[in-house]
Amino acid sequence: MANTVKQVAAMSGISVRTLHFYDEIDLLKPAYVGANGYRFYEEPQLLHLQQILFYRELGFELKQITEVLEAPDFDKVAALESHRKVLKGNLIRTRELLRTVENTIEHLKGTHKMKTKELFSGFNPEQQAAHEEYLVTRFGNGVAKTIAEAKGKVKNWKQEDWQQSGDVFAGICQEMAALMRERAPIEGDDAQG
Amino acid sequence: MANTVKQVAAMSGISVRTLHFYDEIDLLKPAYVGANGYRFYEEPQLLHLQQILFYRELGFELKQITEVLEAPDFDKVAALESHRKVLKGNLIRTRELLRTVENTIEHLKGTHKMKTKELFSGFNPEQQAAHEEYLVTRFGNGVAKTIAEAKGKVKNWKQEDWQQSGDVFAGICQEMAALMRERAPIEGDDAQG
DNA sequence: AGTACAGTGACGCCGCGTCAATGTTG
DNA sequence: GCAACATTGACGCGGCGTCACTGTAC
Repeated sequence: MANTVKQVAAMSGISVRTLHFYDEIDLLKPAYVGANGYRFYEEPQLLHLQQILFYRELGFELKQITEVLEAPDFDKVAALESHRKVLKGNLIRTRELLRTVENTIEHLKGTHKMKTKELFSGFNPEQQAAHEEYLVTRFGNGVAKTIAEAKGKVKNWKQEDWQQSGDVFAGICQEMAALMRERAPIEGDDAQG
Repeated sequence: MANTVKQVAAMSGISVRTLHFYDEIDLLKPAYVGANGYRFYEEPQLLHLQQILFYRELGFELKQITEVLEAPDFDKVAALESHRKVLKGNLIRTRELLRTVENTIEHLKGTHKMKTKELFSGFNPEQQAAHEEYLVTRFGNGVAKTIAEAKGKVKNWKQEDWQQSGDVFAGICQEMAALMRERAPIEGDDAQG
């Protein structure tokens, strides 16, 4: 073990600069620092990094990730199981997007006319609720706040009267986070976690 | 028709600011501008916006999106079909990520030990090739250049000897773009484009 | 004694968010 | 005349990339 920055970078696919940066903002500290000032990472840090990358992919801001992962009673397995559900949600949404694409193709071919609204179908913000609940019940109001902030932006357009149309593109990266879906089990995947 | 900024924002889920910005950088121009300076968008612009949002979700930089959509012989249907394949690739990758998550859970439970490398499995950069080809053969070397630039970063670590391990997280947003996969037909989808 | 690695600044870019000040429509 | 809409600046931030310079390991 005792991986250097370059090794970790190679393993994980992030840059050395990013490791520096994550150290700087206290998101991922090395296991220890040598007398020469070199950073060294052990397996716990790699696991930590994996968590970070998952959350990052889901669109969380680094500050939020820090808070979540710093929470004292953070249960890694539980978090991963939450990830799993999110990923399943992604599967669903991607399928939906696929349908939108295919519909649009038909639309352009003239085969099947779409309402212009439907052009932006395939993204549903409501799905965020479940994962939020997980975070809040797990980490209390501290996290609830930051989530509320993030939600604030979304709420802006939610108040629009078009909400009855029920779907929208929405700032995509945030949407990735918004994907949080736990509800329906998905075509034979084990959903008893 | 003749939608105002606010209407388009509401429909598409992006902000008015973003519409201003997209106008400014010549990514999405209004159909026309009123004598009062107001922007007005018609259906072609909405379709254009949809294209933009697709590419954006795939992690393309706005500059690249501009180039692609500005190409004179741009075939929207072909592009959408490319999108479709990309989305199918996403399905695959997400499934792989799911496995990584599940393996990690087992790993933490002690049931099944992983190699540390495997912690970061589920992201495969090679898949970019196919969609790149599509873009290049479609738009020529101009695009090829910008793609080459983007690839440059990736190549750095690709030269590492760990490449045999075959997978890595890699800068995620870029990865989203890197998802480009066209090769194997995927569970019964028509892949004869 | 070269080169491949490590470090720390510091600046800059992208994609907007967020004021602020101002004009227009109904 | 007052909301609610539109406009154009201008600044700022997050998440790093990219120098530039320096130190260390082998």
